[in-house]
Amino acid sequence: MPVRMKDIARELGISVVTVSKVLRDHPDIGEATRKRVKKRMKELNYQPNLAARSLITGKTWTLGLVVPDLLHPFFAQVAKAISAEVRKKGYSLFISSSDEDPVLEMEEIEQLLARRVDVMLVASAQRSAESFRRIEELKTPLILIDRHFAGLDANFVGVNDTLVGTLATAHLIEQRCRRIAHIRGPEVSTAIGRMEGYKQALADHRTAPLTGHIVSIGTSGDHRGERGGYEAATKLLTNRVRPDGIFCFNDPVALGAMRAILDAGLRIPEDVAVVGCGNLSYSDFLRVPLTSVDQGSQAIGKRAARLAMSLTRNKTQLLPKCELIPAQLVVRASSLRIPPPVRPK
Amino acid sequence: MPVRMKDIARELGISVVTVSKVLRDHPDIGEATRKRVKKRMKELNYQPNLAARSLITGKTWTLGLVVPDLLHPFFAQVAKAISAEVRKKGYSLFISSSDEDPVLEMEEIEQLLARRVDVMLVASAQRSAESFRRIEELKTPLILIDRHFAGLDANFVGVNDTLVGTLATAHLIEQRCRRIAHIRGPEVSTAIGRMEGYKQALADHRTAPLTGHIVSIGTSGDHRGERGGYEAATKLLTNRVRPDGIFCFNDPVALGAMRAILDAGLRIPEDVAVVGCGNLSYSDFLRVPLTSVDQGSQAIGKRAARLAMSLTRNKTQLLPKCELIPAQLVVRASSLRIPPPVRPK
DNA sequence: ACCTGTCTAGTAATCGGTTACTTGAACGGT
DNA sequence: ACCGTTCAAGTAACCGATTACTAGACAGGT
Repeated sequence: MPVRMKDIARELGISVVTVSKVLRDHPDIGEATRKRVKKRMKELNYQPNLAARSLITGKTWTLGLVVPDLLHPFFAQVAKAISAEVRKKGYSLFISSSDEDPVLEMEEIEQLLARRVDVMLVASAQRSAESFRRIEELKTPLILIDRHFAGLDANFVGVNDTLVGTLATAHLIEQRCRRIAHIRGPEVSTAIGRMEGYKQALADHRTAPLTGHIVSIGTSGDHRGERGGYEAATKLLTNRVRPDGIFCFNDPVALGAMRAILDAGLRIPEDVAVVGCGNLSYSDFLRVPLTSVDQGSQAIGKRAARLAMSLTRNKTQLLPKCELIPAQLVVRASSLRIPPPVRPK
Repeated sequence: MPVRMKDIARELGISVVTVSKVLRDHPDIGEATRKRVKKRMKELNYQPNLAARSLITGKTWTLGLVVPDLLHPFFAQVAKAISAEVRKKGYSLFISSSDEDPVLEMEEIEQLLARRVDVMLVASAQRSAESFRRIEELKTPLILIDRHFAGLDANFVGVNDTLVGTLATAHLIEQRCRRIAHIRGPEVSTAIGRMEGYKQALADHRTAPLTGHIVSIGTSGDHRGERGGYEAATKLLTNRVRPDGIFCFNDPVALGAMRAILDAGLRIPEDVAVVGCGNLSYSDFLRVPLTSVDQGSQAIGKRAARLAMSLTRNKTQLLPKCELIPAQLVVRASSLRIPPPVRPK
């Protein structure tokens, strides 16, 4: 039904090749012909059939993105940023959500691979790197986002999670918290890194986590951590030694934790200070605005997109690239126990 | 680089056609051959080149979704639901965000059209239906989501917005609010419908909006309404006759409004009751849990997905289908001024 | 033996473009 | 008049599948 090169060629009494060359601004076409063809293309609103083109060029101008949960604002932001960045260059983006399920994730990846996406971008829910061997086999460039794997030497865009953990924990220490607990996430690099950072910050101040002060959110999955955070915090609060500060794996978890703290009749930050991670946009509109480590989700998306597009050019894959986005602590009421020093004007 | 039919055929000493037939479970292939081919396909993890296939079949097994803002939980939920639903049947989904910009939206649609998506799904930021003529021309099936257009006779999946407005407003009336204001959204069908519903509910109770009691959020866009809601509510509160109930266009707007109310030193719901729309997942974790009209975003996604897939089958487009998802009021603290009646056991 | 029908498998054309190579005309220098 | 260039356009093969049609083998009925 749509217009084809053949149609334009016949109308103008020239060959398809000529039309094709005009389309791609090939040099050896006369000015007059070029103009005629371009004019007609505009009029007919001609759009080349990308399936046909990619069949022969081997390039689909298509990217695949798999995230654990599109409803999680962090991943939504990353997805949006990638999409916006690549759109300008004519790429389109397949997006799908794996629901934190490694099996579903692999199925999605297989399907996108079958579509011959130029690059696969994955924020993976896998526990091991094994499943990525398939992608390597097909020589499809792979970019890991947010979460990486010890054994796998792939491209990566994200933050330094250990630093995130230290940043948050050091801040709580500064705020005179003395019994800092941590609600950790699932067994993925981000959760592990942030916990390491947390421990390290404590160690730097010659302390260590108290027993029972590290709890994990369950894998209820459904509410990207709110419920898990609530339950974890509730458990923490019944601890013999009640924490006076909690560093939460991410913002949704922190939301749940704050709710639990308030429900227990305690004050934030006076009784318990809370720090989250992600700096999700709604942070300003909570009962108590949440202090959070900003992971630069937008920057992650942008950089990942650029990296992806560069990978489609350089067929000769250079060394895997690791792009670390600087993380920043954004202090809000949930952790502010000491008034900030008054700056002299 | 990936395996092709040709490779399998050569290895097994048969023709490509035979392989092709096995792949699609065509009847006229002998049991022995079928087994041999299937076995080899498994071993090599053969995946047909979908570009080649769609070139000849005309079907891409690909859907395009354009939403105004992927970061808005409502659209994220819809997108996720669509993606999950179509994945099972082998479809993949292009998702992109138009940033509420009609021009960007059209560009996105053009690009997806060039990719020959089987169906276009759009939650449109257009002001008029004009731009959809192009889609009609190409005979690509179109499904409007959430927002529709008066003049355009297209498929639609969403809620009855007038009903949404009535539902919310009637509830506020029941809660003994007497000066109910409305913060309305931009010039799209949803905002208009909800406002109509609001007016109608008031009319049903022999009242009408007071002067200055309908204000619109600006088009700051950036924060999907929180800021706009804050500013709108602030304006409302300085009104000569202060409202004692506000029905907000959506939940983000309601969040901003609640913040403004609290900042003004007023209580929710005692001084001002608030109702939002969307029933977004974080509603439970706010300072004051937000009453909201649930639009069934998940159901919308699911139904839209099914409709889309059915459209790819029936080439003979039936009449445009309009699927209305029932909306439900979810009452929470932000509007509960009268204790619910005690149910006799 | 002959015709007909059923099973299997193969041949050739096609989808809508791209690419490497060829053709032909015009031009300028010698 | 001859040859090498340059410019503009065209030819044919190809990308990886699908589809309509054909062909050979074998069986059964007469």
